[in-house]
Amino acid sequence: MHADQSPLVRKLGHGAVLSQSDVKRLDRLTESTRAVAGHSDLIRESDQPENVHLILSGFACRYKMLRNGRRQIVAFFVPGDFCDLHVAILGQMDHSIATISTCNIAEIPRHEVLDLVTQYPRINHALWWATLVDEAVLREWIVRIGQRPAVQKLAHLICEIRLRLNSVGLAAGDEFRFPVTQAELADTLGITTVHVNRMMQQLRMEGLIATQATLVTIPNVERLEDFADFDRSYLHLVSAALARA
Amino acid sequence: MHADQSPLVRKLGHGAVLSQSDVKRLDRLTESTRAVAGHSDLIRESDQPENVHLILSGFACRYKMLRNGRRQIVAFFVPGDFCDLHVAILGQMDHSIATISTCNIAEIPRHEVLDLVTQYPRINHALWWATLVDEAVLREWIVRIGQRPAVQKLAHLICEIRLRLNSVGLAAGDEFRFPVTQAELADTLGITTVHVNRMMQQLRMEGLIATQATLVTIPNVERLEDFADFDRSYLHLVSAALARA
DNA sequence: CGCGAACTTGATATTTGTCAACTAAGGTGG
DNA sequence: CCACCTTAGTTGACAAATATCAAGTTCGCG
Repeated sequence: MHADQSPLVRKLGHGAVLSQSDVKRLDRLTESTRAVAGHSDLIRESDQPENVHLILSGFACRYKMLRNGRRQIVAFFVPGDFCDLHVAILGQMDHSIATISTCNIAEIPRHEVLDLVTQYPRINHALWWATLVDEAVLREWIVRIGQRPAVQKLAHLICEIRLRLNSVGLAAGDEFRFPVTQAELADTLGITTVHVNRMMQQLRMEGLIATQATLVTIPNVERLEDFADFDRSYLHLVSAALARA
Repeated sequence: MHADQSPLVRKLGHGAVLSQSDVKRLDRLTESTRAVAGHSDLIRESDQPENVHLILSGFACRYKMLRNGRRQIVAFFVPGDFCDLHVAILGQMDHSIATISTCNIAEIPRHEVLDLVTQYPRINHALWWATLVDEAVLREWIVRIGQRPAVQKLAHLICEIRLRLNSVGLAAGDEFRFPVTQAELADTLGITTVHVNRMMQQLRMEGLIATQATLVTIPNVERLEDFADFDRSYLHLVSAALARA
C-alpha cells in the first residue's frame, strides 16, 4: 500500500488486486477535474446524464424528495466513489445527486467506462465489487433506520463514514473531517435536526466522540463500534487485502 | 404479451425486448425445481452459496439479524426474482434469505448464469436491468422507512407489492394473494406488530384495502397510491414496454 | 374439537417530533 | 478590523407517534 495512492486506487484495491497498468489507467481518469461548490446538484431526478461522476475530494450525497417536502438522503459519497456508474441502463434518474461540501470531481464519458470494463479485467472486477458493496451499504442503511434507536443510528453512521474514509486513506489516526450539518444528518437518519443535536450531545458526554467544527475525533474506535453494534463485514474490505498478503 | 409466460420471462421482458430463443433459454432454467416449506432459510449469513436461487412461486425475503435479537427484512422476493444473482463476487453472504410462504424455487449453477450473460446479450441486459431495479427498490425502502408515517409505510409497501406482482401477471384485477404475517410486515417497516395491526385497521376503515385471510383487495388502486404518495417510476417498468410498442 | 399461531384490544410508557426562541460561528462589505 | 448577517447549533416546554405489556379473541389445521 503506497501512501501516495489516490482514494480511487485505494478503494478499488479492496475489490481486486490491481496491476501497475491498472493503476496507471485509473490515474488517467483523474486528469481533468472540476471544482464544484458545496450544496449544488450534480444530477437531478429525471435527468439522463451523459457522464459518470467520480468524487476526488469532498462529500456528496444521493437523495430523494417527497411530495410533502421532506428529503431522505440515501447515500453518502466520499473520495474514490462513483455516483452513478451504471444509470444508463435504466434510462432515467429516479433521484438526485448533490455535493455537500466543496468537491473536486471527474466527469468520465460513458465510452471510457466501457473501455475500463472491457479492456481491464481486474478493474472490471473491482467495479463490480464496488457496485455490490454499494448495495450492501443500502441494506445496512435500511437496518440502521428501521431497527436502531436514534443514538445508535448516529453512532453507527459515524462508524461507517470513519471506516470508509479510513479505507481510502482519509481518516488517519482517530480523527477525520466530516463537513456535514446536523440537518443533513437528520435527513440521512430519518430523525429531526433537534434530535440529532441531542443524540450528538449524548455521544459527546459518553466520551464516544469529540468534535470541533468539522473535525470528528474518536478516542476509542472499538468502544464506539461496540456501542453502535457496528459489524464491519458489510463493507467487504478484507478479501482483496487477504489476497495481497 | 402472452398469458402463459412465466413470471421470470414477464419480469425480464420489462428490462429488454426478448427474442423467441431468449425465452426458450429462460424457460430451460425452470425445468428442475424444488419445493421449500414456508419459514425456512435458503441461505444463511456467512454462507458461500454455490447456486443462484430463482423464485418460481411463493414469497421469500432477505433479512439481517441484530445483536439485540431484532430482525430487519431488507427485501421481498416474488415469483420471477433472483435472490442472489451475483454474491459470488463478494465471497460471503452478509445476510440471510428465507422463504415466507411455501415456495417453488430453481437452483441455477453459477456456470449456467455465466452462460446466460455471455451468450445472450438481451438476457444480459435484462439481468443488469433487474439488478439496478433492485437497487432502486432498496433506495425507496430507505425513503419509506425514514420519512413516512406508519400508515403510509404500510400503504406504500402494499402498492409496491401489488405493482410487482401485477408486472409478472400475479395481481390480476384488484386483488392478489399476500401470505405475509403482520409480524413480518413489522420487521419490514421497522415498526411493531401491534402498530402494524392498528395501521392495517385504519387502511381498512378508510376503504383503501380489504383483506380476507391472505387475499388483499384494493378497490381503487389510484386512491391507495395517492394516499401512500407512491411514485411508480422507481420500479422502472415502462422503458422496454415502450420499445415493444 | 382442540391447539397453536396469528390477530386484536386497552392501558400505559417512551421516544421522538414540534415550535419557538436563543446563542455561537463564519464570512463579507464598509 | 469591526459590524452585521446569515447559517448552524442549542435549549426548553410541550405534543404526537409509536412502543411496551398483558390479556384476550379468532382462525386454520390436525
